[in-house]
Amino acid sequence: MISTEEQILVAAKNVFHRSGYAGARMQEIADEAAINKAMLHYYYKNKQQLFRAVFMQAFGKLAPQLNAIFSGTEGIFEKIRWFTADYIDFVVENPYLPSFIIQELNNNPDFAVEFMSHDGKPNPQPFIDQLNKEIAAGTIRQINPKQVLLNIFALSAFPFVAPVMVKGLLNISEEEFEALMEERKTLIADQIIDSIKI
Amino acid sequence: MISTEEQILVAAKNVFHRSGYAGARMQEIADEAAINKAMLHYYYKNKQQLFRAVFMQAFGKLAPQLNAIFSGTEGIFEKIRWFTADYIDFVVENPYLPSFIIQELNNNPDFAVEFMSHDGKPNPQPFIDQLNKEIAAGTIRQINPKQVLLNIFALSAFPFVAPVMVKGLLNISEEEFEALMEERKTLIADQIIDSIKI
DNA sequence: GTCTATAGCCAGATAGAC
DNA sequence: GTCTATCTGGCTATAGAC
Repeated sequence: MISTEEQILVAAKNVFHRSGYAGARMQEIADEAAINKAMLHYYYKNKQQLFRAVFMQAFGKLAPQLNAIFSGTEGIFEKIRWFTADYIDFVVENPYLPSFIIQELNNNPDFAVEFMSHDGKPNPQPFIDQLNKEIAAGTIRQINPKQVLLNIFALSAFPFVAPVMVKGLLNISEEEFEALMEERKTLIADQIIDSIKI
Repeated sequence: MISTEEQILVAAKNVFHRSGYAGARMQEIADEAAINKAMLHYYYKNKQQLFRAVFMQAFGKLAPQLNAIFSGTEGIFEKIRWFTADYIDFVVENPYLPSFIIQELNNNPDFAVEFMSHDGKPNPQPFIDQLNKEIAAGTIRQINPKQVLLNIFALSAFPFVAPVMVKGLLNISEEEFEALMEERKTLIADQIIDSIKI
């Protein structure tokens, strides 16, 4: 059996992920949780608090994925292969998550600031240091580490941030999209490694 | 002198781009246009119509950019260099545009369908055919053309779709971000070409 | 065409019974 | 803890004077 509080959080997650903060309706969340509106306010003071809980939970799931690439003792190439495959696996399971987080960060500047100073904020410095060390040692090409990092995120995340756009432009079905993502799990890493190896 | 109707469209563009459809307030648009709410309804029947005008104008500006890479008689490499540089120049001038379009496509499935069947819808087939021809001729590697296309979009668009996230994660200022984008105008093309050339 | 004033509705939030 | 009923405020939209 699942508690009412959890029911609400699950329902709120679904609705907020689908419609964003501004588009979400408390009634819709109540319906999805099969309770009434009053209960939402019993467990969470107001819409903002409920949203905060959902957002922080979403970000809390994503942060470890990001940190996996930033920290850790593996070699660069290994790390890249590991991250890209894991990240795609993860977002296939949580398809609304990337677009939700990015949308709300863009729309709520105040919220973004709070999020950026959060404890669990991923710190890319170790990964950048690692890249710089390899560059200095001459084991990889002289490419701006921040560009490499940005490329990794862009190639991994973009299809999940803009799924409707991607499916529409490439003129593909949901099934073809999934097959494409499966193929990307190795393809992306190959390309990034190709772009930095000597 | 600029007409009231245009004033409204400019103001609506700014507000919708900032806050999205659900988050935008008619009052805010009126304020930004330095008129009153009644005028909005005089020129555009309701919020949806006003939004449609803004969205179609936005998409109408982006579509030619996309078509530039799809059609045209240039060689593959030349086309890629040309597109990536042009696209980044374009979105630097229209920073809210990519995230706006993608957000609304994600949030309004009905709207997405209408947009996908629009006349001006970009058709990637010529570009895919071109890639397939080169692959058959053995002049580029055997890579799924749709993945190549997706990579081009991902690398070009992602930083502008998720600017807050990118600046936060890379821990960079607006100025550093702009410098990074300037560098990307050639860097992205190099990487994509590297990934397909023999 | 442009304004003020207001209608009408809908969403978030609360009161209070059980 | 859970519900029904209701309040309150804010937002879209309109009426009507000028």
